[in-house]
Amino acid sequence: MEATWQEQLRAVGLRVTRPRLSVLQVLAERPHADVDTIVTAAREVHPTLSPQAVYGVLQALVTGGLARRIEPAGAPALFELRVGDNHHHLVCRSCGAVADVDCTVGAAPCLTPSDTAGFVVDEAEVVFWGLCRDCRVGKPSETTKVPEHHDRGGVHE
Amino acid sequence: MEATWQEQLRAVGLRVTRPRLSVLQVLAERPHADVDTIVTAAREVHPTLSPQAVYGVLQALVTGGLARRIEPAGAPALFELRVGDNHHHLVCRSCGAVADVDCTVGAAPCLTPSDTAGFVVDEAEVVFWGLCRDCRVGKPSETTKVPEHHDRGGVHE
DNA sequence: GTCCTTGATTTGACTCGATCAAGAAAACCG
DNA sequence: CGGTTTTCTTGATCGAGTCAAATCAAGGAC
Repeated sequence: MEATWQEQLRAVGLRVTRPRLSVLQVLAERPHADVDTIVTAAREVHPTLSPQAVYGVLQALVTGGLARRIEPAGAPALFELRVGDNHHHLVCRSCGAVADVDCTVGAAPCLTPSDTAGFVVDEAEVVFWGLCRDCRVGKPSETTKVPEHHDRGGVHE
Repeated sequence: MEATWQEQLRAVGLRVTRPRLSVLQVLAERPHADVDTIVTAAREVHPTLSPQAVYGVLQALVTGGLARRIEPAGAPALFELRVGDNHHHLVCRSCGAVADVDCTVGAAPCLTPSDTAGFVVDEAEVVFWGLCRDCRVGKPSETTKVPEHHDRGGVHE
């Protein structure tokens, strides 16, 4: 599997290094990992890996288009390898869990704003907020970040 | 205009204080202000206002449903008074300018994910990324945060 | 109008995510 | 197998945001 990583790294002009392969492997196993998770996991195969190295690797991967950075409001940045397909995310308000969601609508009416106010839009980002199954059944996993929730509007109409 | 602020504060069980009125007035003038902007602007009418007070005021307003917090990726949090209508935002990659965009689509197909992966969704958040008019015409306002831009997918299909 | 209780603000320290910079190490080319 | 360039390590630094104790003000009671 790492052979593919090597090719992909070279394809975007990046050198093939152990930290990069380690980070790529972690991201392949954990689709939405934050930096701390990546460092911890990657150290299983590369114990001397530093957090700053991971930041550097991730920035290189994102710049090269091999990874994508997502930043749910109020949470540290997460990284994923799924790039190219413009999929969206479900985020749990309680535990912060993230799940991918493919947009099943080809032409997305709501994603081409009628009044762009002079902006040239090149990307539309959608985040669905809610509660994951585990948190919903009364098991607020580990971190209960949003104990009380103020609803204001519901799901877009 | 402050009479309305007073009513609104009382309506959600909050005391009417100078910091709160100041912050509300600033938000009414600047629809998408960050904390620093609010502090600076509010000090024109309340010079001793502390940043922490603004944080407290904003949290109270958000909790009470009078304000909404938006956090564009990579930028400090912004606050706005438009609540209740689930409108979306255009964000400039270069200068960070934010503009409101009303969703013209009543039923939003793309905003009800087909596979919710066990999540109970209560809000859909949409952010349109692009360049504002000023930054597009070669005047990258002040902070050029994203000099080179890697496009990866365009506007959702 | 004044007092009192509760809630809000001030002040200061502190946490956490992320970035920057200089030197050491490694990857790739020939 | 060197040489050059990129990348990683190490350590300091920054900024947004939070926490906690003490002070202060708002608003109802008297």
